[in-house]
Amino acid sequence: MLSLTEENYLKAIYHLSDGGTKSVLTNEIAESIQTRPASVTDMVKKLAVKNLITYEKYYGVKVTKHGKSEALTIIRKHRLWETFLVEKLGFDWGQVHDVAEQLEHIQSPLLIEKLDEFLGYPAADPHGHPIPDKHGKFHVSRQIPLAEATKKKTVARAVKNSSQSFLDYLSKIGIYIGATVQILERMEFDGSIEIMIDGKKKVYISKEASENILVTE
Amino acid sequence: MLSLTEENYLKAIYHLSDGGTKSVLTNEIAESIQTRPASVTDMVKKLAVKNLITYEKYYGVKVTKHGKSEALTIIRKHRLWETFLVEKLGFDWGQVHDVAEQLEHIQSPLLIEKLDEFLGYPAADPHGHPIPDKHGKFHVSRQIPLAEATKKKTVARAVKNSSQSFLDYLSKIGIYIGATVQILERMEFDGSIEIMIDGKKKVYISKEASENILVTE
DNA sequence: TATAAAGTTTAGGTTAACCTAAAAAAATAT
DNA sequence: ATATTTTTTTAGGTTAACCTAAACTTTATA
Repeated sequence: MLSLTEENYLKAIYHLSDGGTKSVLTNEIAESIQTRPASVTDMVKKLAVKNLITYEKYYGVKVTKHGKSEALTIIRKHRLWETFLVEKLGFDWGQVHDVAEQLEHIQSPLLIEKLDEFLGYPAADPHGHPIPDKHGKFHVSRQIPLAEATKKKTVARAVKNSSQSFLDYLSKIGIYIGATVQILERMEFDGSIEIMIDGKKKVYISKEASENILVTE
Repeated sequence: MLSLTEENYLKAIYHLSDGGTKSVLTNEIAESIQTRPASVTDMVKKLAVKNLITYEKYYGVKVTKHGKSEALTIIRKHRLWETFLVEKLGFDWGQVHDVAEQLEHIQSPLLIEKLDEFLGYPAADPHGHPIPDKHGKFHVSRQIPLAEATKKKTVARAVKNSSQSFLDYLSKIGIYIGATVQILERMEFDGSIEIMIDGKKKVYISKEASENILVTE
């Protein structure tokens, strides 16, 4: 588990690297988190040992896959909390940042999932910044019926038909908003599909059902 | 401002002292926060310098007025967050403690006031522990029948008549334990009243019903 | 390409919060 | 009242995260 300080460094590095694309220099980090370059060097070594970044002396750091995923979790938490503060508690826009900066470090995966649900799975925070889902994915892509999806992993985002009976059916088979859904096989004769839910449960669903579940990549 | 650790010590001492009435020994503190007596001695000196407790070598500590007020703020935050987790996010009672333990250290007076408002100024958390108000006062105020309340906002606390039919009736019109209930108008001719529930729903209820709903201010 | 400037790292020090082991004080038992 | 046990404190050490100052690399300039 990461310390509060490690989380702050990682988040800063992730942002400075434009989402993990560029490498980031010591002085940039020092300035962005208001600390001294010597302190950055210390911390950067620690993060490299933990495999969150790669560090090449004098040439800066890059975030690893693992580091990116950790950074996205922190960003997700930050943006969900900002959304909560504005939408539920009636904070003004300008007041939320410092508080969200604290709240983003609360350690409880359950809390974040519940908060996400409570907020209705928002795609963006009050500033319009996209909120990564629990798998670290941004949802820029528009929603399509599961029936039209490829065999790549998708995430259930909404339902077309929101009748109680359909929702009951979905919860019975284990699909919920936010679940990972991957098509395994399509049946020629009736258009039904076999899917994998959250990487662990296989079920068959009818063509009709698959047309009423909206997913994003 | 207090560090996270100082807050935890202070809260533990406050609880062990039964709300500031008894003095507390080093070993009790050490056990309650799972640390070593030597560490407690260190911290206790620090807290004494900050005037949160008085410390007499070998004879334990007492919380000062200032310390009590700080402790109550932390307890207030803890209980408000627990209430939030259960009532709004649907946590089970047993799941909330560890998370609230983290959330209680978030520094933002505004956040706590807004949260309190959002929750409808609860007098007790889901365990029934009283929540101090922002001045550190507990509201022991006794329950009175809604029929006898003023036009100030009140909170439904209990029912006199707990027949199934009455409970069904209450849930049908939107009253539940913890709901904010405010009398808008009293009808002279039959004693029925118009009330506002949770600040958004207006309904009329009979005199008899209003005599069976117990509220606190 | 040598030299200066800018950026980075290393070396060594500080503070908060912990620890262990030994010393000291208080409480208890003989 | 003295000896033993329990409790508490002191002394000194560790770790994470910071710092300054000096040394070293890389980059820019003459």
